[in-house]
Amino acid sequence: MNPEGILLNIQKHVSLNEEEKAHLDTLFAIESFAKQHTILEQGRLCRKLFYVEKGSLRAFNGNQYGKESTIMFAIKDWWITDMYAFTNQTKALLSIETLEHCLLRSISFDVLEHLLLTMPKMERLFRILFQKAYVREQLRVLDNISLSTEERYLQFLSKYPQIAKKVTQKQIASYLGVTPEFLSSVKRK
Amino acid sequence: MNPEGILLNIQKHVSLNEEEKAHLDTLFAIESFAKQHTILEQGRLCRKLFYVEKGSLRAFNGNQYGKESTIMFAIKDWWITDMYAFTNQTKALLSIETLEHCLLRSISFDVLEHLLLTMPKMERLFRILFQKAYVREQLRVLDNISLSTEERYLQFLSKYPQIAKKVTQKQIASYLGVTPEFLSSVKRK
DNA sequence: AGGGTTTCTTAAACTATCTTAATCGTTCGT
DNA sequence: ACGAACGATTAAGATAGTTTAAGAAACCCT
Repeated sequence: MNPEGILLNIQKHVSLNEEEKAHLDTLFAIESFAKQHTILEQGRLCRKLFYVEKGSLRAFNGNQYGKESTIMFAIKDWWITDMYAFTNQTKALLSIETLEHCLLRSISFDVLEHLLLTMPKMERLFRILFQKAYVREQLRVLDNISLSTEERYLQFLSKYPQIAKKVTQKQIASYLGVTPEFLSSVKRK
Repeated sequence: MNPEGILLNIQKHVSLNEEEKAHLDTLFAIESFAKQHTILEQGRLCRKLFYVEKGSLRAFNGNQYGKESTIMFAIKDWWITDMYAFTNQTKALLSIETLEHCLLRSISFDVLEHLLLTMPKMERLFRILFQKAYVREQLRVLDNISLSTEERYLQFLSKYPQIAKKVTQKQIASYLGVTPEFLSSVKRK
């Protein structure tokens, strides 16, 4: 068992005994993907929730004209899926692609549902994770409706410096909701 | 016990026996507020989570120039607080005001923490609620970064028709992140 | 290392949105 | 019922952001 990975991270929120650790370790499959691989494609059923042990990914929505909007990036120790489609087990609104070689742990919807019903500690874990995720998204909404593009760009850099190092300007622009050309002109100043 | 209120709503997500219902009923205080009352003021400590039994509210952030950005509205059966400040027990980023006379149920941070630790069903309840809230905010972020003001306005009307009836244009504009003047010109078309 | 591909930058013309200010209608307190 | 405050609308001029296009720079791939 890798003491640097998912189990250690889970224990930041709930305590686990050896038996529980062993059990959880069997439930999260190990998956390895090459750079630029699409692990979820918009329109397909979203069956899995992923935890990032290594690498980085991007979740985005593409509209009918080919414009992409980046909903989130994920790096080491983040969870990622199309949570809307995963929760409702419907067609994905998002595509998720690896930005580099990735080592992920995955759990299917059914296995997770069963785990939540049988292990209260996991309800607690995900309650905490979703609570934090909700707060994070709400703060992002506030940024989106109250700040200028320049302010949002600087906020992104200071909030996620590790991500900023790994992704392109174009991807940052699509996360901020502006064109790459305009982001470039904002930076020029 | 009011069978139309919070207990009935909780039971949409988890089952409760009579004893549990009675217990929960004692934990959520009943609070009544007049129209236009500020139940949380930006900068103050955020101590309570509220459930709306009756009435409607608005949570917003005001910047140093007096510009307000509406983060959320809440009507019957919604939960509301400044979740960032509540979670971290720090100064509120948001103010919350009643838009009409309100009947609320409230629970303090400490009582809720204890409840979550002692009643696994409540961890499950809030896991489900936060998961839905996360998805909702993420979809709003997607709207914000990918849609035009007109599209976001129409989306708001169709998604929250009950809210649209109760709030002013100015408040809708501050929820969409545009000026009331511009929203007015968008509608004119 | 070279050729093709993608990203980044710049600029000009165009569109979306804001600011300010004036007018009008509605609400609220006394 | 009255005037004062507030909300909604309109319009003109200013700023923010997009589109298109082109060249320069960085990144692959073999």
